Amino acid sequence: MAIEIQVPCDGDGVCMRCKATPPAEDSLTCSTCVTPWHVACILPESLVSSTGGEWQCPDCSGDIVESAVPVSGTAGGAVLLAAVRAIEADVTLTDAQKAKKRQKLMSGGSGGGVDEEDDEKKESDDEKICCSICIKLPERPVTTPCGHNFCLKCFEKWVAKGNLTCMTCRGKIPKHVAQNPRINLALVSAIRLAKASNSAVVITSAKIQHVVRNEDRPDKAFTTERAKKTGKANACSGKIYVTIPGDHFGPITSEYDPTRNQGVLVGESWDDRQDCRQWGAHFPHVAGIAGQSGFGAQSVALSGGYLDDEDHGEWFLYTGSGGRDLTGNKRTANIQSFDQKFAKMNEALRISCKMGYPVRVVRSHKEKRSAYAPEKGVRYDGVYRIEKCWRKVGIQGSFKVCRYLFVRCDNEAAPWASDVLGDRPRPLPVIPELNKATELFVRKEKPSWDFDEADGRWKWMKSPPASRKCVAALDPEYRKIVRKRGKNSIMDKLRKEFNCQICHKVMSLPVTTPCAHNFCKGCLDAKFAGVAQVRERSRGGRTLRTKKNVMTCHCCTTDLSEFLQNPQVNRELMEVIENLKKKEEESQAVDEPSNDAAESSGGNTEYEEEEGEEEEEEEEAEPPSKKIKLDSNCVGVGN
DNA sequence: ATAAACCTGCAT
DNA sequence: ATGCAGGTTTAT
Repeated sequence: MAIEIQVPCDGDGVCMRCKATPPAEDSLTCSTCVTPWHVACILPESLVSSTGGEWQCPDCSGDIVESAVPVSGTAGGAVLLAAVRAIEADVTLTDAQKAKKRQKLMSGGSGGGVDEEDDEKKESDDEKICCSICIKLPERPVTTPCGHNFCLKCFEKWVAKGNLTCMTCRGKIPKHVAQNPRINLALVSAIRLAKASNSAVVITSAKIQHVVRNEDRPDKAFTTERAKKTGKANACSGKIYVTIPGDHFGPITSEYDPTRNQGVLVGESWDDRQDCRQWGAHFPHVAGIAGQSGFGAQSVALSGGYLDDEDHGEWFLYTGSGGRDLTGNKRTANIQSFDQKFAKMNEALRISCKMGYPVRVVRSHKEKRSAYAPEKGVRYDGVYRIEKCWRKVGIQGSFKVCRYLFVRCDNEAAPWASDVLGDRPRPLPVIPELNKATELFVRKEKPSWDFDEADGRWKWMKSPPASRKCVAALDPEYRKIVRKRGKNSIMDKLRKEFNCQICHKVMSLPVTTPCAHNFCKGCLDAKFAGVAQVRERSRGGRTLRTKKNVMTCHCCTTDLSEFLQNPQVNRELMEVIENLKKKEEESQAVDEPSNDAAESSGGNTEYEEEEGEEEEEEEEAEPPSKKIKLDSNCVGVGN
């Protein structure tokens, strides 16, 4: 079996056997495939086939049967074979790259397999991981102990043929691995990420809606050069101070207030709607309702826009939006000009009613007809729930308007109330106009935000809807929070999907165990450092048979002693992780040009464990076929 | 593209 | 005192 495969020079003229670059006089060019060879590295019997100045290389001469596969251009199958060998012999290529080049060659690509450096640059993330059997992204990936990844199906086919060596590196595949391959779940995530990575990253950065970065905005209302002429009238909003996303429901608590660490308290007031917006109580600059149809409404403003509104402080009747001509200013008379429907913002309010979400309420001094309105400016009055909604004909015309009954449900007392305590659940007021109402809607399900008798306070009884937006307040202060608890950040994905279960950091040099768990190589080495493969036992004076030490996987009961003799880094997985880290760093650099420079240098994979609260128990995906003891008390997980 | 419970200076 | 103009953001 010790036949030496003869190899030619590569595309740079370097002999692939001795790695020297032979001068022209020491090289021979094959008359058939025009490949140069290093004379000193050609076996004498191969040199003999030289006939009258015409020399054929070992691949083209003699007993090699011409391949039936036609290759683009003039060369025949021998060239193909030589090219394949050249690819195989190229130590600068990864296995994936080799496979890719092979594939390209076979499918009649650009010919000579060696001079395709340009290919590497083009190689994008989704091609980093590939099953070297089918040369595609692995479907249900399994990882061999030698650190190579295959489709489960391809792997099974491979071992079914009796192969017990790795298709890529010829490393040994232990019998139990061959019989019992495991899906590598981290790699599944990696593949999903790789598939989505380009677009996903674009989406994340595109979500930063502000043209001017928040930290560049002035503390007071920001004005463009042109808008400065008219001052605040034409001002766009200033810096956003709170770290809530635009669709945050409920009170703004201190954790969202990095500048003051107190949150937005009931009774806080601002000069105008722009200032109010800067503190997140009510984001829209103009509109009365903040919300998204199909999601819910987060806040409303009472500004006296609709004559139908009726304010009783702890409860009020609100009118939906639409149907009025708002051109010009508020002094312009504008009456209802068409029917309102439960659509857009009005539908958003109806969803908040249905779900029992808390809706923040701000009152403006412009609400002249209310005893509860502030004298000046805009004031945050706490959260209310919408208990019912309906439609009726508006009092100022013959058009229908949407109507909402808001009832206060805040843990802080209202600004006008002399109570110290916040609201208690109260009976709903009697609404005379309800007998003229159509399309009455009353919440049937349990409200998401409700009074907890045991606790004596209002709180989320169901988890609040997850935000679909990102936060405007992207200042450095905030980014630290995002980095720690962000739901969509690349880093979050890294931490969640590629966490080493031993050190709880993003894996470096990941190795995949035969049970398909992934750890840092260092962590695994350290865990079993000093644990000998075998243990000497002695009783009395005599030594007993040595006993094999069981080295159990950190995550399951699989014995890793055999694997640990030579654990191999899963390079493809590593590349995905490294790539994500790089992207994360890039996005940091874009957001924050200089600040982070020092921080990122020291390998920024330290992500302390969270404060436990979240769904941290990423269920460990135990290999199903491993005998799991089904204790009666470890069955029900249902969530 | 446009509506939306804004805001202010300026022209009349 | 009143009307207008126009910049502004978010959702659709």
